[in-house]
Amino acid sequence: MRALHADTGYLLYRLGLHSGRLFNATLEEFGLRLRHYALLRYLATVEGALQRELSDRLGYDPSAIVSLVDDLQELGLVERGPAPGDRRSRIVALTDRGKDVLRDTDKGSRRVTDELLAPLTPGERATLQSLLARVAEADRG
Amino acid sequence: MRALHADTGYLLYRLGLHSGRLFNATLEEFGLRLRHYALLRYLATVEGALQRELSDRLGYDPSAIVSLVDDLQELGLVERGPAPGDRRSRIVALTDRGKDVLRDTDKGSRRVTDELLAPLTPGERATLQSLLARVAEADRG
DNA sequence: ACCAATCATTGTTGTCGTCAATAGTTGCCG
DNA sequence: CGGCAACTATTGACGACAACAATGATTGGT
Repeated sequence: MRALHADTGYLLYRLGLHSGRLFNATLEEFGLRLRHYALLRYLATVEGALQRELSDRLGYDPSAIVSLVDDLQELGLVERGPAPGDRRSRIVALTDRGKDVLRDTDKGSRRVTDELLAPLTPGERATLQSLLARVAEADRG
Repeated sequence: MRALHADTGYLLYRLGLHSGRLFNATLEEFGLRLRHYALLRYLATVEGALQRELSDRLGYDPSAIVSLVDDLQELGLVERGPAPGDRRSRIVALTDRGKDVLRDTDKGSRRVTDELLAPLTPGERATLQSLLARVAEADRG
């Protein structure tokens, strides 16, 4: 019989769960969950995005984006503005406060990653990062 | 600003989600979900386990184990038997049918993994597998 | 000027995770 | 030996979350 973790895909799933739990634990103190963090983080790379774009890039349902942005707006981390040239769309952008919080949560993020990758040497961590990045890049633009 | 996927822990989380979705899609034809598969797979490594043990090793709540085992028993893939020496416990074991189904789902599992790891060479896949296995081993006995 | 497509939004449904409560059983310790 | 704490499986409740359909406003094409 094959071992429990003989399969890389399954192993990824299990580690992803574990990693998600660790992230959520550190984000809790900011009143955020992982999906909020993912959204903030994406916004930091583009300086303003349509909600539709967020849905596509993050892989969340448009309705999920609505409630996530609602939450973040209520916390003052994000703003909805009009989209130039299309009154259907709204542009979501980080506020200054949002950028600050993102910096703080990034610290927590690094702490979690350090804890998770404790058994690996720095060189191995770099290898892992690079392999995972290539896998991730393959199935999302 | 850091890129979206600069952080290995976060990357693991995202890939884990993706991998989980692929798994669930292939398991659907067997009427199973990933949690059922995880349970079957663990049972294959031990030949009989207390439900409490399943809860500990898989990280699912005891109540979740109950309903998973209910489902699997209804499908005839698993049996509950008495635990020798402790009438509180039940021992869960794979049936022959369960072993067959597990072999079939393992094929699907390999297909998913191949698809997921398509961008990597065989050598890189082995490296990734080994690194992930070490990370996984660190935080579970 | 219509009609299909698009964007944000709401509501619904099923699943999941967590937690509390229960019944039966065990082991310990007085 | 008796009683009490701890443990096993189980049920039930509640909130969080994902996936899906439906709506209203707006756009672009023709």
